[in-house]
Amino acid sequence: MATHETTKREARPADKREAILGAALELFVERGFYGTAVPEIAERAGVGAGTIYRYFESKEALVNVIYREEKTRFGRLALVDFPATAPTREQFRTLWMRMAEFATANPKAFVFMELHHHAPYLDAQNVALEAQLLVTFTNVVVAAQARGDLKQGPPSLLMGIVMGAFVGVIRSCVEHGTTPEHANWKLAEQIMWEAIRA
Amino acid sequence: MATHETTKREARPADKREAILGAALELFVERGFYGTAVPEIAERAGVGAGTIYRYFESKEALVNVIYREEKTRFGRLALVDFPATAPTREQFRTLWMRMAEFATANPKAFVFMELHHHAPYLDAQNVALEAQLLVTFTNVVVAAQARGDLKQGPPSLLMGIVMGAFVGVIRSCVEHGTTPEHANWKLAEQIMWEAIRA
Amino acid sequence: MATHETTKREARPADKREAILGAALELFVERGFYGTAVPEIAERAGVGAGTIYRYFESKEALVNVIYREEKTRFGRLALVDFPATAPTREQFRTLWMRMAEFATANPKAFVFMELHHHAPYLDAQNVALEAQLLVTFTNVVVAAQARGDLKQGPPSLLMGIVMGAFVGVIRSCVEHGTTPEHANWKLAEQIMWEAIRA
Amino acid sequence: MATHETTKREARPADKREAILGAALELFVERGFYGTAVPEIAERAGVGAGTIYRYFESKEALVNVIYREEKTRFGRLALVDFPATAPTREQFRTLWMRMAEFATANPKAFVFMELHHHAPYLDAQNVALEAQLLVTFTNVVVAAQARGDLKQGPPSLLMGIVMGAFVGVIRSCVEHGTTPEHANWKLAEQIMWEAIRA
DNA sequence: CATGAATGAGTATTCATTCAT
DNA sequence: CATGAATGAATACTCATTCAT
Repeated sequence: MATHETTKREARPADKREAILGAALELFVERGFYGTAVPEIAERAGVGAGTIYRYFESKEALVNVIYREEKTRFGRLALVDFPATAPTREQFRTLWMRMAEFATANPKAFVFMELHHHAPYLDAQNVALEAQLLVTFTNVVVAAQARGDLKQGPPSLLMGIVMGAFVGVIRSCVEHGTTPEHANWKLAEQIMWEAIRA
Repeated sequence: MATHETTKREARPADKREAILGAALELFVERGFYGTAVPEIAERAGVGAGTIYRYFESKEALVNVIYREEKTRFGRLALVDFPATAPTREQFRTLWMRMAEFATANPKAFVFMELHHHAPYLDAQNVALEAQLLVTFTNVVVAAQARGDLKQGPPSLLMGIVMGAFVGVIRSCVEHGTTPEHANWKLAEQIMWEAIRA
Repeated sequence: MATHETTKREARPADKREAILGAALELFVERGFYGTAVPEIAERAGVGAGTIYRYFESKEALVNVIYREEKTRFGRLALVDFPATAPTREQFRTLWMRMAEFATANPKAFVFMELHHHAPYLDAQNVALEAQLLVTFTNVVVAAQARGDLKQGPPSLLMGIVMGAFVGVIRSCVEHGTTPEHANWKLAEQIMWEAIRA
Repeated sequence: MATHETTKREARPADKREAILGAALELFVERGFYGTAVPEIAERAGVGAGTIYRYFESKEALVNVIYREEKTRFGRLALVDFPATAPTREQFRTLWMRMAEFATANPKAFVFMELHHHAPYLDAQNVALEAQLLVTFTNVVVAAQARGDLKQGPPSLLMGIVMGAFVGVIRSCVEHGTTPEHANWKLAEQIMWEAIRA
């Protein structure tokens, strides 16, 4: 790090923040929020314990930043250029496969979001973010029901079933220690489409 | 409590052990394992903090007893007199509605099991119990696939989808602050059957 | 402590609270509030660190309890049956010698009160207590001035001079490592009376 | 500071060392030694936190330098060209009013010295400096007593009373949020002379 | 020289567990 | 048996100090 060219991973300032976020994400998934000690996060991130407090106000602030960043990333990926006028079948496939793409690339981030969905330490901004995303998804479902493409019934029920099944796919892979494969995602998509189609 | 009436505040828990188990179950669901203090459990159970250690070796032992008892109760309810020779359609309905019955009657116990599925403090016996139940369910699926009644594909995938969807139903209710209704369970059952049928 | 008569110092519950208060008083005088670590207080009091929090909500609460109790004790001793109608000369002697009595018997308590007079962590109740005592003393001064017995000038100035001189007596003793003697208190009283008499 | 203008925010402190000393003096008075963080001093001084350690070995060294410099300044002002052969009345007036001058011009420095009189982190040199000044003052008192101009009694007692009263004047002003006025200093001087004169 | 990001030892406080009653 | 006061190890967080730039 003395020579002016050797840019190592550890040397760039932004990397410390990222290292902390990454280590915390992993540990929160493995042991939960209260089960993870801040010095553990520091150790896994390869920084001093005090350094965490240069980047985040508190342990709560840290978990909220992670949630916010991942949720935003997820929402953006799922909804950017959403084919609002396409047939329901295609809309469903698009959403499902985009979610699959995110979950496959960031399995821990996905599990993290699931686990912290309703944690008491989520701040108001994150609660609002969560609610907003839910509304967006629900609107898609309602519109599709109005077109007669989906089964009738409470939209929240349909949403719960589909999202639950999606999480179930990931879980079944995690329990087998494997990464979800594309083929499985496509099969699951087919299955769930037949579940909800009118 | 010194008076001869012996009418306690609590709905007559069979004994202190039950009171502790009930209080701990509730608190672990509300605040998580690490988020719950042992004296809190004692207070809600209406016993002294030290008393908990007469019935359970440690906080970890306590959470494992709860998991074991609830999982066993659930497995028994779901599988007793399982109609092994009935048509797959009926088998599925039976399993789903029995699970629904359990989850509706013991929502906290069900959520508790979901939350602690892969907790690092679950002991080996519980991990084995979990695995055994999984095998039992999987066998049912494999047999049904062999009969050509269910879609092909990894049994664990089908299982994950169905169990995930089931949890999703509960979640959608919890998020609306309602109890899952029978009608919704039946609708969901219909939906998921169409998902997995061949 | 098993026999029902051997009442030892450490055995009585109230003693722990007193031990903590005493140890904290000493340490706050020796090293200041921020310079004293809670475990140090615990060690000198002969209790576990956690025990302090069974008796006091926080380190701040502890310092406020000490201040409140000592100030109240001081105020009571100084003002009980105050000879409101006696000649000013006697009133002054009474106050001075009562204060001297308190300061001689509780030198650390007195120094403690001096040091924490305007500490930022004193709570509102203590600020009010302090103000009330000040008003009481000031009223005595004003009345004596009105009778023409004391020099004219701002009452707060007279009060400041007298109280400052009183503290100065204690300091001069503390610096010599001695306890203020009765003879010195009487001499100082005579000196300060001649200072303020009309 | 690279530009040729060199007009800084601060009232042109001779240099960074002075800025640090001034900021530290203020903060130590406001919040105490342990209550003041080194980076706070740096910020108020308008320098980097690390810079403080180029001028002072440690926080303790810093507080000792302040004490030493202020005490020396005070002693010099009070004692330079002291009228050793003048009448006691004039000697007292001279000392008192010089002290008043210092305290009025440097109220924070004066309060600082009072607060740190017996701080455990004062080094040996400062303890000696303090003792030396005390001896010097005491010699003046002893000589005056020998001339029969002051009351008999322990010199340290007389000194304590006078110095205590002096501090009391400042306190009474501080508590009223005012600066000590010249008239009050003269009145107080008169009062204290009558206190100690034979 | 000056800086401030980084550090880790140290702080107040909590909580699982014990044990005298 | 049941209790809850007492404990001290562990936690989140702060801050004096260092050192690469």
